[in-house]
Amino acid sequence: MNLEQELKIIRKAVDEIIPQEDLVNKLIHSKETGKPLRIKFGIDPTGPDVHLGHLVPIRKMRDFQDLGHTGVIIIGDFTAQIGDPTGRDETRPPLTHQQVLSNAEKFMEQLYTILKPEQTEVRWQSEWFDKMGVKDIVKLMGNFTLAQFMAHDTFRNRYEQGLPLGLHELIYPLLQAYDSVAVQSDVELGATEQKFNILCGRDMQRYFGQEEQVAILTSLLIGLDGINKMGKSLNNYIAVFDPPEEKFGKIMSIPDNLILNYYKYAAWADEEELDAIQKALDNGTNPMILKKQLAHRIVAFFHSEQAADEAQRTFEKVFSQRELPDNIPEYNVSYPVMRITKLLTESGMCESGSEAKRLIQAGGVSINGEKITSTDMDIEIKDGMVLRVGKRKFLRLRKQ
RNA sequence: GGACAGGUGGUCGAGUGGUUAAUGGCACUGGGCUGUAAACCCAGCGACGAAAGUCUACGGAGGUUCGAAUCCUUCCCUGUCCA
Repeated sequence: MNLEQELKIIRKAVDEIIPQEDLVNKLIHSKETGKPLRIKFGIDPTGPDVHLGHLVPIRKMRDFQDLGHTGVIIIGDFTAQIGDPTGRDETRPPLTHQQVLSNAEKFMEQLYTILKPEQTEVRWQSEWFDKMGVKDIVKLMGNFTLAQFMAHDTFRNRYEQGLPLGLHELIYPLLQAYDSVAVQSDVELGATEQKFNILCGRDMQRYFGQEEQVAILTSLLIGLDGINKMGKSLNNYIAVFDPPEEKFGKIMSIPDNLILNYYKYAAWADEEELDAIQKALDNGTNPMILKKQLAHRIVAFFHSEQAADEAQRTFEKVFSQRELPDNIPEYNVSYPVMRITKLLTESGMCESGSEAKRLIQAGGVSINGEKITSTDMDIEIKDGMVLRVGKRKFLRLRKQ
């Protein structure tokens, strides 16, 4: 493969490459010496869930692996254990080493749905930071100035708006920057919001006499709400661990104007495909059809063709034809007669009795297709009864 | 260290002694219409209870009062300005 072709792959679905020349030089050098480039990406193991937003840069890492380079995943166990108290009201409790370990393990398992394990190097931040003392940290800090940080939007905005800005937050970019030194990174991947941190990495490497890494910034994947970036805190994400039906449904619920965006960043469609989709949209094709194809494709990627077919069938059954899905979870009821509110809470369909009541009053609860109209109804349990809450929660009751 | 301004439910933001579980917006949930899209309409939005009702909540802890998110004391936290 020639350089042009490689660059085409690398540039696909990428927002910005800083600086372009360095990348070209590194690629040429790597070709000449036969030494693979080291492609860094840092993860924050605060929780075990990986969502599609995380996978945008990971996918890029895979592209590099396909070109023979090495992916270096940095697990931010050091920073995770300090605990980031950014949310003012509740200080996030620092994670224990054990938690970080188990999170990281689950995380990697999910990343390997995309990455090639034999070309992936997993490194822990604590490998180098545990050895460092205050002296070393202060030294790192001395390489940067306040003005540099205030030039950064996030910091400046918060400062200007009179919002609290913890000093430790200023140190995080430095730690991330030093990671690049520690693993001798050639390229660091990240979402556009990581621009500052990744560029700090370049400065840091320069101070340590290393060749500077190239920043490759991928676009943020917009969440299901169509407004904010996909993220855990807003609960607008599609997780790798979501079951096929769930993924399918979530994709169907994205706003129409996100279709192209998802094809590009969540389904990794190439230029030609994107053009075709754009054309279809312009021609007035029902966006629903394109969304179904998108959903099918994404589910097939993570599970299988077959799972995608099934998810689609379930979707059409439940939402288009308003019938029951094929697979309904079952629940063993231990009493012959139960009050409806009790049944809803005991079975886990509702969080609290109040919620159950609300849903009933709103007309969102039915048994075998019959709406429950009263909150104090006693239900005589019959084996195989189907309890439905809202549009998408079903439960088949089993009598013991 | 000093002066000042603040801390209210997922969020923003009213409320400054008594129908205040706390106006309103956003978010969210359910229903209607649909394509689990958008827009729109209706309803809900602390917990327990079949209900009456009870409990818990306005940064933390005390206090005044028949009664406090509202007044007082103290502590914690945030911001602004001065040094």
